[in-house]
Amino acid sequence: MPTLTHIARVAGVSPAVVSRVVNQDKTLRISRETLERVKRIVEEQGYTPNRAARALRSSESGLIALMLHDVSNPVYGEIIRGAHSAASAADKAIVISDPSCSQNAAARMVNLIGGRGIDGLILQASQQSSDLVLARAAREKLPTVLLQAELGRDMPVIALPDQLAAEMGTDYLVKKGHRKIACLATAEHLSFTKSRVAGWQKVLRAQTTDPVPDPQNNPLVTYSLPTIEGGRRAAASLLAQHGLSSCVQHDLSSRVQRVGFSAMLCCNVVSAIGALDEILDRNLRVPQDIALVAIHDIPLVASLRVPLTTLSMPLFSLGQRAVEEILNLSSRVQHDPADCLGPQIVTQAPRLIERDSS
Amino acid sequence: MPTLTHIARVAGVSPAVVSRVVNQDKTLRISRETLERVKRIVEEQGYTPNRAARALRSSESGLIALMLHDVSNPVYGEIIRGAHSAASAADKAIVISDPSCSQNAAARMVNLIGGRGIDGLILQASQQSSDLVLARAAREKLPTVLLQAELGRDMPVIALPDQLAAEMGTDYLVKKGHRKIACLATAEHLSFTKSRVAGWQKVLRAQTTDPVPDPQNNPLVTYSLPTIEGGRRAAASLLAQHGLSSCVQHDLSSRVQRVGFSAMLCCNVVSAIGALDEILDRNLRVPQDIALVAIHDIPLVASLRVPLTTLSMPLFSLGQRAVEEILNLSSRVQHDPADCLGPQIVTQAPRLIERDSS
DNA sequence: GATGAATGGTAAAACGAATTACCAAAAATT
DNA sequence: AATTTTTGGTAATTCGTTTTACCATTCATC
Repeated sequence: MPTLTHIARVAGVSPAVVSRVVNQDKTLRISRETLERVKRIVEEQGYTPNRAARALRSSESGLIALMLHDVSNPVYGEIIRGAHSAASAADKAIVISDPSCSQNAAARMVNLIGGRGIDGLILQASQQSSDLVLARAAREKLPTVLLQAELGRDMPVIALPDQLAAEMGTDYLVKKGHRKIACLATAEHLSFTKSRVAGWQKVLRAQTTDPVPDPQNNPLVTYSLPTIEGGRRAAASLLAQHGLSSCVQHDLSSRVQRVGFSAMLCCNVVSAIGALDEILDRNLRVPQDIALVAIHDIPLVASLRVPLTTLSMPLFSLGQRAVEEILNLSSRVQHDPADCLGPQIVTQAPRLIERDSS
Repeated sequence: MPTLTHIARVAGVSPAVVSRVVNQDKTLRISRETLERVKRIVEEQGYTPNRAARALRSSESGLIALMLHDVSNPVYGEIIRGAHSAASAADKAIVISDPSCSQNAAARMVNLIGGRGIDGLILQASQQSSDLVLARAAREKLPTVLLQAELGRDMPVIALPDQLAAEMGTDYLVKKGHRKIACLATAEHLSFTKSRVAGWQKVLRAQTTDPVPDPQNNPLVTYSLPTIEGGRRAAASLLAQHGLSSCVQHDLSSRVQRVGFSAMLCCNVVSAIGALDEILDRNLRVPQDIALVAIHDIPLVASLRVPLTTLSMPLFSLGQRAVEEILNLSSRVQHDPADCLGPQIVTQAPRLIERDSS
């Protein structure tokens, strides 16, 4: 376990020289031979600076925390990959945290922040306990980026082009001839849900002369968890509200008349899978009776009973950009308040992937 | 940003007292009133020990590295959850690394290890570059656990009951009346693939009097990547080798005669999805023409064209056990070589989840 | 009144690197 | 020859904890 001092002794120089050589200090004037000798010995001994000592001295840990709702969700998995990729490029590591698989995850994150164990925090905000984390981060002036979060907080937010995705999906369905389009949304209080519902509503308003009711009590919107079961229940609820009993006879004409909508925009691909299950299980046909478009793309959807048409979102970029923004904030000596307001939308547009469900 | 010294000054005691109070040093004799005062001030000021300083002094970072092939794979995601859960319980954090989304991930891990930035390493070994990482870990005597790895290395290995899962799956198919059962395996050189193939072979040998050829050149075994596309190609190859052209007429009797097997054990659920696609696209029926059983369970498989029968593996436990083993190794002052030999199999048995594909 | 033990702490040395300020000696300039 | 500048470095402080060894008092005991 060689240390700076050890290397210095072997090389016959002072520790300061070794440190400055390793850190490539440009202000260090040194003879070429000494430089080569130090470099060689560092190499020979396989010297690696001790991270704790370096962190203590420079107050930089080289770590960025990434706190997600569910790290095993393949949709969010892409965020991890993006973050990891950008972090690696900047010689940082990612430490993950997931409140869903450990009750004290939030408390531990507060400790990590308080002990300055991380250089930045990327947080997918949720109601539960993330307030404590955010409060501590603010207190410690820790560079923090919120993912797909509510606005109004005094922190940088990186979002996806949520409204655009919803608009593209709805617009696509309208162009396919659909006039009554339901919206299967995710958790109501989350900002990105609002954006997607807004996008759906905007397109509908432009296309139809019928008055579109508020999303608040619009019978064409349902909110559910982004799970298969949640999607299934939400679809069941929509179908029931629009005159379909749970057991439909296979009579096409009556069926089509009784369903109050002919297409559905699913705000999350996982709930879309549940919705598809529910619809097919009721002997309705996709896309003939009900067409489906889902936001987010995962390879698996091509193998479903009806391959889903999706809007692929730049999740990898989201993770990358979040890390880049953390690095950006860290390098700024004084945090410019102007940077902390309003979402920074990942500019890359969603990509429509057309499959059989529409 | 309060420090130990700062708290000590406010409380009118020496830093040593504060440190020993915070760390609950039992050998510290102190008056009740001083104890209360120190505790109160620590609380009031929201003091959290600086992690870097603590790490430097105690040479423990509180971090465990988890290096996986693909963090966004839902199968591996469960490993992350398990690891995170066990780590949180022991007040440790998980830092992830994924060579598949950053070329220099291995190099960065070597640095992390060399700088003693982590207290332990959990590695899903692969051929590529993980040797460098392992070499450095060994050199630094870093507690290391290999996940589902080749044996023979002088390191603790935690595996899954791979052979048992394959046996259960094959046995189940045999009991369903199948006699010719193909095996769709994953990367050939990996230890867990060998275990699964061995399990499959063992059951077949017990059930049939026909000589079962070596897996090396057994026409009933195919190796492929654990991806949808890999599974698709592997299935295509198996079908082709057994007399099926890529475009089969819908003639049941000839079809059944010409296919050399009536069931398939898929060693990975993701490749099973590809295999299912390929089989169905050739107008073969599942399970009537070919039955399918896959190892690993993810919720999505219930929504496929034919819901897959799977063997659910205790991946969460795998992650948990790996972390526990790291903690175990860390607490042992002298590494007992006896612990480092042979795999420690996660004892929890696979669970057969019967769906429509068999 | 001397001795020993308990009480309630403290002093100081690590841990390993980074950084600022400084300094000899040699070389160049005046 | 005297001064300045450059070359090639070094000394010493600091970061915030942990930990070992030690020490004044006070109290009880003989």
